[in-house]
Amino acid sequence: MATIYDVAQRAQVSPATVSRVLNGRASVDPDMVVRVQDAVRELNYRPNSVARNLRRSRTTLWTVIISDVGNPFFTAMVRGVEDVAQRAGYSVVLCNSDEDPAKEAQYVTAALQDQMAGVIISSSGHAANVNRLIEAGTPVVAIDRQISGANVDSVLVDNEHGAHMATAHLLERGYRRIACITGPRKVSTAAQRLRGYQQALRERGFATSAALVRYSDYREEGGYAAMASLLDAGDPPDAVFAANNLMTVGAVECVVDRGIAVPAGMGVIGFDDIPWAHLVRPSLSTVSQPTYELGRTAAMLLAERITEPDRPASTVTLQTTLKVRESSLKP
Amino acid sequence: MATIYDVAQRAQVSPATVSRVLNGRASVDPDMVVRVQDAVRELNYRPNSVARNLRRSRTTLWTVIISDVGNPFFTAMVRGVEDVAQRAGYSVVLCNSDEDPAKEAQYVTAALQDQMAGVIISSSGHAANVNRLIEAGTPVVAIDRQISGANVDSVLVDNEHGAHMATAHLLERGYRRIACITGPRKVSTAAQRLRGYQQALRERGFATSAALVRYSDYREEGGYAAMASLLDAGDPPDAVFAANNLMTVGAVECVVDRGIAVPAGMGVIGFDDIPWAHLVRPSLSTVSQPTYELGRTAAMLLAERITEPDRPASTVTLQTTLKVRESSLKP
DNA sequence: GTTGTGCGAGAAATCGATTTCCCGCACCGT
DNA sequence: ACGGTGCGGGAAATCGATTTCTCGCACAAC
Repeated sequence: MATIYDVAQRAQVSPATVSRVLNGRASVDPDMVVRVQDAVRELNYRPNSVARNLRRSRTTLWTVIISDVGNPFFTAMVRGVEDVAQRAGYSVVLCNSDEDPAKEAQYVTAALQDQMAGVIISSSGHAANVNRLIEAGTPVVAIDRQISGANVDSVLVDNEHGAHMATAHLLERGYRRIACITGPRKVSTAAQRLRGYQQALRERGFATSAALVRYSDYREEGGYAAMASLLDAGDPPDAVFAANNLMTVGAVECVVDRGIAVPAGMGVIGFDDIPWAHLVRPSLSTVSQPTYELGRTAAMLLAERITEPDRPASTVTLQTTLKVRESSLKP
Repeated sequence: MATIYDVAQRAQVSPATVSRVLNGRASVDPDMVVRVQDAVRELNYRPNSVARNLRRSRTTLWTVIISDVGNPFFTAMVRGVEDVAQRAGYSVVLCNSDEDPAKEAQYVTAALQDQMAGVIISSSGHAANVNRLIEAGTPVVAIDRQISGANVDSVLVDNEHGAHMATAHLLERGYRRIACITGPRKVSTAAQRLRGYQQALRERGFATSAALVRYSDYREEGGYAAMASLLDAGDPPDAVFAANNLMTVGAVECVVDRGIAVPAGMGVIGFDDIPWAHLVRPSLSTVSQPTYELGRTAAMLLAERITEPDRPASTVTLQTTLKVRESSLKP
């Protein structure tokens, strides 16, 4: 691989001038510009970005920390991030935390060592990791999940409102004993969606009961197990609100396995879509999130923060949409 | 951020010794080792990996180039890659080529400039990109798609055999006019799956006809359009084999929109699963691929090639499984 | 006792770009 | 004509680690 010195030699100029030409920083004799450009072309020269990064002490990489690449919610989000990143000249390093704060901490350490230009994180709950980044001056954006105790740009959806809509919808359709399968206790979205569910019940004069709530893990198997536990308890529910897409699928599988009809015997509604929700029978009612937009917005926020590190942190909240399909329509 | 010089100063040794201690390269006085370790802890020192990478002229990053993060096939694969990469101390940079050779070339250029430790690529067809990497000495593994004209480690599935099984199965179930929706002409998997389909027909004495073949784009919309085109042509098929998961979904949607019953009016089988294939009604018959394993294998191959750059290229072919569900069962 | 051998550790070179610093030349004003 | 100003461009410092080179000391062998 040719270096900047090779180019300089061939163009009969100094390396400094080659650098100036390539970065268009200062005015250079047009004659030399041509000589340099010719030499670059002839040698097929590409600057070594590692060396550049060292000197500039920043890279053109973003770290995106999510909990599960297998979840289409996150991949749609990542696609949004990527599209913006690429246009702005950044590449994206994808990291799976599996909801494990230790793994998350590892990736944060790596981001620091590697001098990542920025981090977009869907945090598993601990503010400490994010604060390390902020202290080191690394631009950060929280996506999907709020981080209490950290002053950071955030892109969220209105989880309470979405959960409220879903629960209210089930009540309106005549379901009376509505359960909620929510996510891990430490995760902000789990708490918010649970709260939206509880508020909807209370507002309409229904009691909330811990017996109808399960904390699970945002995974398909977790949803299945939580549903099974609800069905096995005395006085089972007649409908369920599951706080994410994979748990909804798990819950439905469990219900089907038990031979209970959806939506007649059990109403089901989930937070966040699954792909091909309309092909599933019965088709799944969901609270739909603007996933791609979530990623795009976070990426734009990050790009802005990189160029203007000192502006105050802002929070963008996007809205959800209720998608009523068959699984929540009590006959 | 503390540097190696700060550590050296505090431990009263030279930077060279600090480096030796941290990398365990040579024997160092145990006394000094302790002093260095203490200093590292006290200063919370983390080596700057950009500087290290420059000196060593290699990084700990892998580039994974796929055509679509939105496709669960690729994300499952990526998960396999990631799990191995992380264990081996590498991070993964995910790149979407969108089947566009130009975008792919861009990412290859970036991989070269950034001195990526290795590349795993599901190529959109042109060998030129891969050859640039090989010439530069960057370890490469081709995944999912073969690259003719490049001598490179590859992890593939037996596409012909899978397509053959699918087609033979449709014939056995009594379908007689079987169409094939395959992928882009330049993509190896598209050609191979088409060939498997054709062979199965010929072996059983059926004619193959260009009128029953559509080349599409491996996307949902493409599958829909191709199916529509097949239905609109004179003498429509009574069954269809779609060469990937998303096109299968598109094809089914089209069939449903036209009010044709699956599997009575139209048998459907697809290559590669979609998640929750069993929840879709009718549930989709598929040729199932070991996606996660595909990724794992490619990653292990890459790791091996990095440590042993000179060993001959090997090709691993994994097998597919026929998953018969409802969509291909002619009553 | 002297020369040879080996090893531990510091000084300095190195990776390849960017950026600062400074010099020399041209042009302008007085 | 001479001093001041501006600017283009080269030399060298710089980023922070690794690695080579070299030196000095200790111990062994003859």
